Formats: sequence, C-alpha cells, structure tokens
Amino acid sequence: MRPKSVVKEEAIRQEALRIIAEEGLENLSMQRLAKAAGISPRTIYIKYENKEDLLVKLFIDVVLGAYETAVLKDFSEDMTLDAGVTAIWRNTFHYFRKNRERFVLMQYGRSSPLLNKAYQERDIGMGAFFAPIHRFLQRHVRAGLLPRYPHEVLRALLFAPLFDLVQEYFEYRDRPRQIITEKLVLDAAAAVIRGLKKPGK
Amino acid sequence: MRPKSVVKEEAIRQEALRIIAEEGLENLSMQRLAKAAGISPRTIYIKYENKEDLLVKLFIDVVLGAYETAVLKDFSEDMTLDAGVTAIWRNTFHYFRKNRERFVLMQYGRSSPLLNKAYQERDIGMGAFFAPIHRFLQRHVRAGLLPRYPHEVLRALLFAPLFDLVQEYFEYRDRPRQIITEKLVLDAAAAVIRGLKKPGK
DNA sequence: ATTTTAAGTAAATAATCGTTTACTTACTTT
DNA sequence: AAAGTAAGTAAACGATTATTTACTTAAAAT
Repeated sequence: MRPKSVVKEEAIRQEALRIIAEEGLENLSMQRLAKAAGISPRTIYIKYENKEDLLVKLFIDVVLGAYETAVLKDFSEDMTLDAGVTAIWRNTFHYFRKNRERFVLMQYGRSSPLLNKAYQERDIGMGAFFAPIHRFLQRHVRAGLLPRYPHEVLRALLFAPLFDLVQEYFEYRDRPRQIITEKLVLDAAAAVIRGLKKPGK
Repeated sequence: MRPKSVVKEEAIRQEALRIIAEEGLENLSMQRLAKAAGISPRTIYIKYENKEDLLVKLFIDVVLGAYETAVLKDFSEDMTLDAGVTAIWRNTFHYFRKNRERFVLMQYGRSSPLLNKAYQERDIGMGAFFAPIHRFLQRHVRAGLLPRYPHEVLRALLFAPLFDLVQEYFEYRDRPRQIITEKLVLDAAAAVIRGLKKPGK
C-alpha cells in the first residue's frame, strides 16, 4: 500500500492558513486550496472528510493546540498572581507575534459558527488547556487575593485585552513605527493584575 | 416616477441581520436574502450597488451608528473616571442585550476583512464616535489619574473585556440560569477602572 | 387621461462552490 | 518480479453563487 504523503498534508495546512490570513476564511475554497498546494482536490478528501473537518482540525490541532502548549510554557499553577499572569501575557504575545496566520484563524473562531462550536467545546470553555489557569486563579481566590467572580468573568478580564492588543499589533504592522511593543503589553498586564485584585490588596 | 419602497428596504436589512445572526455571514446569499424578504434579487441591487455595499452599509449605519449614539447616551466628557466608564459599560451592555443580531454582525467586523476595513476607518480607530471618549480619557491622563499609554492600549483595556462579557452573555443564553448579569458587568467595570488608574491613585 | 420613468419581477447568465467518478501511479507485500 | 491496494490525478457532477437581461408595474408629472 502506498503511504500518505506527509509533504502534501503539510502543504494543505500551510496554504490553507496562508489563504485565510491573506484573503479571509470566506475566500478559501477547496479548488483554490488544491491549486495553491499543487495537488488535486480529491487529495484533500483523502486526508479530510470534508471542508468542515479540514477547518476544525486546522483550528484545533494547529492553532489552539499549539497555543495551549505555548502559553503554558514556564507557567506553573504555584506562581504568584503577578508572575503567573505576566507569564501568560508574555507567552501569548510572543506566540502570536511570530504566528500571524494562526492568530487570524483564532479570531475567526469568535464569529464563525462552525469554528465557534469547536472553540467552546475544546478550549477556553473548561478544557484541559484552561484547567491549570483555572486552578491558578482559584488558588488566589481562596487566598483572598481575588474576588469570587464566575470564571467567565475572570477569563474575560484576563484574556480579552490581551487578544485585542495582539490584534492592534498586527493592524499597525506596516506603519512607520510599531505602536504595540512588548514593554507596553507587559504594562497592560500589570494594569489587568491591579484590576483583578480585590480592592485594598 | 415611482418612489423606492422603504418597507422593502427595511425588510432587506432586517432579514439580512436575522440570517447573519442565525446562520452566519457565510450563509447569507443574495438569493436567500431576496426570498426571505419576499422580493426579487434585482430589487436589492436597486438599493445597493452590490453585496459588499449592502454589508458595509448594514454594518456602518445599523450596527455601528446606532451603537455610537447608544453608548454616548447620558455620557459626558466631564464625568469622573468612575462615572464615565460605568456609563459606557452600562450603555453597551444594555444596547447589545436587546440587539443580539447587531452584536453578531459587530463581532464579524473583527475578523471579516471586508467589514474590518470599514470598522477601522469609521469607528474605533479615531472617528467621531471615539473622539468624546478619547478626550474624556485624555483629561484624566492630564489630571494624573491615568498613565500615559497610547490610546490603543487604553481602548483595549476599556472595551475588550466588555465585549467579551456580552459574548458570554449570549453564549449562555439558553442555559437554565444566566451567568452574566448586569451586576456582574458593573463589578467587572469597577475592576477595569481599578486597573486603569495609576498605581496608588 | 396620458405619458414618462424608475421601481420592481421572473428568469437566466457565467462563474464558482463542495464533492465525486473514473482512472493512473507508486509503494508494500507476497 | 508480480500482485494488490490505497494514494493521487484530471475532469466532471449538480448545486449555488453574485449579478444581469428582458420585461411589467405603479406612481408622479404633464
């Protein structure tokens, strides 16, 4: 039996990410993707059930999966609130700064009904990814440092401004001078930490 | 000369918003829209140049325009930081809570290349909408209450968690018990305000 | 009341969509 | 070396896309 070509598999994923980042998810068609990857449309269907299967796997495996491991690098549940949040922010900024294509698909996950389903089930909802961060936050809640908000609220306060800043980083990408720098991102992290803490702590 | 029917015009916009909210922007076609609005496809092209023109006008006029006026209701540049930010948060939450369809299209504006162009040009970039809020923030910067971050950073800290909470509000819409309540949103507003302020103020 | 004119309709346009059919190629197993 | 088999290709499938052509309708202007 002839083995599946990992080279072609990789070309499919790479070209799919590129087309989505450069021309939008709405302009990704199977025939365009096949042509860009230098293969026949049928080949895509050997590796993926259909278009939805391809997009969900791209989103879950390549974008979310890789982000999960990147964000938890050097992160530990036992860190102080300041150290932990700073690590999450720094890791996220570093990861997406060098992976714009993945960030673009990540943002589609918020609006596209197809990807949003996968997004909620796997990721941030309460999956293995968020679990360490969840326990980290709950520890500081029990210690009296953080207020007892539902974790959806803590998550919004913690992650939403971060993703917005990454988006800003890329929007001003071709301007004369970059506005969003690492220093600024870490300053914003400090502001978020101040806001999260119970008043007077 | 026969006058344009405002009824049909309104039906087009309403059905477009409904289809986008219920089935996603990617499932809105001109023929489906025409059928849903009870008209001929050609009629849409009497009122709009093409699909892009329709979507941009829907986004700018109906979603962004109406949000701009809603968020600035009862808001004044002269307010204290706490009062101003609280007003912005409360107004935003109230507006989108009763306008889910508009919120869905708003979120598409973050990822869809087509809408994102309009988004940046008109809105939050530095348009007439954000100007009063920008001056409000700058006044508190000059007073020494807020740090001198670029306004992109202040905007991210101020708005991003708010939109995330509205998203959460709708995601748990059909659960037994609503998680995101107005009280919780205003608690989160207070947290954001604490974070924004210079340390020690 | 008739003319004028743009609004509106039904149906068709070419292009493109996701997916499949019919066939060939290349690699593993015997 | 030959047989077997799934990977891969080229071309086509019907369905659907945005938009237009040819025609009808309704209302304002004469």
